[in-house]
Amino acid sequence: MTELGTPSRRERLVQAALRVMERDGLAATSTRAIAREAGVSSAAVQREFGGFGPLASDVVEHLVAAEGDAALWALITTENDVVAIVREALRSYLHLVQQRPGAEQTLLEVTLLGLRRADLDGLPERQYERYLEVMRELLAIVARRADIRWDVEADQLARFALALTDGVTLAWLVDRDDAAAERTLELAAETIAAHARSRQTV
Amino acid sequence: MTELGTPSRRERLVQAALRVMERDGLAATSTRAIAREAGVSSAAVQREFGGFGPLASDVVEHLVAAEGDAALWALITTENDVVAIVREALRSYLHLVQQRPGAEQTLLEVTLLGLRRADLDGLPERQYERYLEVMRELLAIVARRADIRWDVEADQLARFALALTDGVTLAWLVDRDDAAAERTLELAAETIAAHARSRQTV
DNA sequence: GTCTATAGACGGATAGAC
DNA sequence: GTCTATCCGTCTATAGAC
Repeated sequence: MTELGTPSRRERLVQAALRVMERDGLAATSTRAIAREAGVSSAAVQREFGGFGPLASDVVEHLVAAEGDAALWALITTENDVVAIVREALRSYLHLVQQRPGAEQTLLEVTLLGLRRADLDGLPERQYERYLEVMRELLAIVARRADIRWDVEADQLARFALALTDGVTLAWLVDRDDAAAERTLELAAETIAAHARSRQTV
Repeated sequence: MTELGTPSRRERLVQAALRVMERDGLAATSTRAIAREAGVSSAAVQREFGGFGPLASDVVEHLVAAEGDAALWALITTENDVVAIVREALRSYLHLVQQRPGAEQTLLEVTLLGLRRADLDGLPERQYERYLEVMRELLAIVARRADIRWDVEADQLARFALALTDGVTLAWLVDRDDAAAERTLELAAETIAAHARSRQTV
């Protein structure tokens, strides 16, 4: 989680970078723009991070961690029915996207850019592995709370759920159709919940 | 479909742009790079398209049309079982991604950039509407061939399928895990097929 | 350590010769 | 119409003053 107290200079630069990326997009985010946003010289950014790649890495780690936290917090619900829990988790993820569309779009932009640029190598892979980790954890929590087990491998269901959330995110970023996104996630929740089996049976 | 015969100068520039985007990514695709690839001066590109935006639009229209064609062709199968038809369609889409990863990544890059840049305004929306159109058409063809109807609205199922293919594409571009992508699409096929109902019953 | 200044490369776009 | 040459902006990165 984010520490309180006076943020370090490095943290302030990461926050500034994040604001620029959310607002203007990754393509328009230069070390100069970040320096302007943070109110320091571009040389200071160079000195602190040594290049754009390491800075972007830090921003992504920050965003992915925040997203994972948000997803886990979303599971604090009073529901006990499998489909209700999953539905609520997916809806609260959509809520996050709707509240910070720029952040979600930035994560997608970084993924795609990281696949092209050698100096961001490994970043998309780490990002994606972390997403899957969070998904597997979420599914495990749901299973525990609803006292069920999943009838497919956890990793497979996690990948399925991740593909759906990524796809819905992309669609919503394009058309901003709240109702359509909710309907898709409702279908997703029903599908995932259909793979729940009572824990006692075999 | 692509016309045969000597391609026009405009078509040759679009093809050159496509090659650069696939190979180097959208972020590294400049009008100068396209001009180099096509063997003309950068002024010629300016004259032909009047800027980067219109050129990118043409490239996307071309790619999306090709993708729609490929998806529809994929439905020429001997299968009659719903889940088998859907599985085969999804697999042949994955095959397309695997054969031309740069092209699929370019489409995603254009979508995200189009959401940020005013001179590409409307491009992601048109792109996405076309995807949905193709998906609805595919679902209708499956329903006709297997002699079934869908128990949810066609648009909703199309959005669900599109979210899944987008999500799987993104995942595969990152981890290149063929087996995992196939397993996810198998789950997707089963889910979609589960919404088939016999045409006679109500 | 922090700044200003600048090097060096690349980008979009245009002017003007042919 | 097509080219070369060029304007002017932006970028990353660094040199050197303080």
